[in-house]
Amino acid sequence: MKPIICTIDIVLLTLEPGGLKAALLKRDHEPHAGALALPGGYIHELDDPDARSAALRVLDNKTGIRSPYLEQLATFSGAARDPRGWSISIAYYALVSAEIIRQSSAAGIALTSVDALPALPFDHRTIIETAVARLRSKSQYSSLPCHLAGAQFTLPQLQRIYELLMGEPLNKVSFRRKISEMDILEPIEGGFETQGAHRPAQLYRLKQEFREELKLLERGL
Amino acid sequence: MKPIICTIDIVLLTLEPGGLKAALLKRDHEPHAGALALPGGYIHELDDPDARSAALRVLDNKTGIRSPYLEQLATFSGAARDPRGWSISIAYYALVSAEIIRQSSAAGIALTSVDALPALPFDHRTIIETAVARLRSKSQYSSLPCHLAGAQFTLPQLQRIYELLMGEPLNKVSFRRKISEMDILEPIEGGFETQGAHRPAQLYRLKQEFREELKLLERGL
DNA sequence: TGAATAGTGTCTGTAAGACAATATTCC
DNA sequence: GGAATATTGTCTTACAGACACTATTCA
Repeated sequence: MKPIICTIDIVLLTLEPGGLKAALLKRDHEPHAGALALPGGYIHELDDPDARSAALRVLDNKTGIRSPYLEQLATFSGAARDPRGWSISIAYYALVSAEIIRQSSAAGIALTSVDALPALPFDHRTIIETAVARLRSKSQYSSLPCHLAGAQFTLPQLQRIYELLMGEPLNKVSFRRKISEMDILEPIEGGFETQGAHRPAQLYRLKQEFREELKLLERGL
Repeated sequence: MKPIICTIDIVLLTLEPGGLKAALLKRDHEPHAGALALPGGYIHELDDPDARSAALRVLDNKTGIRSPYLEQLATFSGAARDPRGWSISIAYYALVSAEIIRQSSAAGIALTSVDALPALPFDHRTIIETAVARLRSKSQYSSLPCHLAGAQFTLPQLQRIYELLMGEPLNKVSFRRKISEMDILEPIEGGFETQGAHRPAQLYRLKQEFREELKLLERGL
């Protein structure tokens, strides 16, 4: 009997002025060669100690991105999703700042608005939609959105990110209270960002211990 | 090259007076034949349209349980977890009432307290701990615990379930306010349960539309 | 000085928790 | 009636959101 096809797919998300984007790449091989699709690939039994390592390898190979926030999303499987046969895709999602994408080595990254996805091969649309739903859901009560913000950022910038993900304006005082009680940020000494004729904003960075782990809030927002 | 081993494991959870229990079965085959382990099995490419169907088939075959609340947990993988080779286990968790377990056809179900797990083969301890953490986490802000409560139950019973999962006493008035605003229960006309010399409690059941889907709360508890 | 946004203090309304009163059963 | 638990009403407290005031920059 044909063995089950075991693959990894990565939903690489970033935030641009226009909104949330997913990275798509032109497929090199059949099936669907030439079509835009999620970065993905086979699990290499000899190189990959586990699926997470495979995900990091695939992401690095396809985009040159090395240490993103990366989390397992879900596993998509079945006889119907791939014409080659019964297949498993262990899907991960990665969050990076727009800056990281710009610096990435891959020339062919197509950043596509997640609200206007083109037709995609396999069940990649479902996978992206699942990732976006997960991100939006976790934005309600965790530090997850910080990973879209880059190495340093101001509180107003961070609030705009949360607002974009949650789809509603947030109260400034409440937002700052929450972020403050999460205790995930540290101010950058003497770091300020001026964006025009007004008071400059303090720059912050994620505390080391929250670069990989999330902080969850008891009560959301 | 040897193909990747593709399996399903089920964390079947139920609530007994002593606390939260996971169902373990004696393994029929090597490796670890005779040891207690999670119900699991290979994906059958010919019989199973997808992993969820495989999970339902495995659970039914091993325990006779047919339509539990079932949700994908995570996928565990790697070269090291199974002596036979590089393996994938797509893990699901199922929640059923103690009554369902009692009625199940399988004779050999060992209900083991999740707080005192024995040594287990593979990474089954990790899988169970992940499932329990997921259940406890989702108990904070969803209708998930209702699936441990059986076909009909009183509000005091449901509150005790939530309290057991969350590990803290809950305010009665708040709990009822929350459950009421979730709007997931319907009273059973004329259904009351008396448990002694006191006022009997109204019996409720989950509304049909929440038997498979969860209801999430904006603000937890 | 005025415009613009950052950051903070304070008030108010809402919602969660404490307390307690009432309801219903069995003995 | 008394004990026990269910159910509901109400008060208090804590927290989220509204509002507004101060801070700092550039033109």
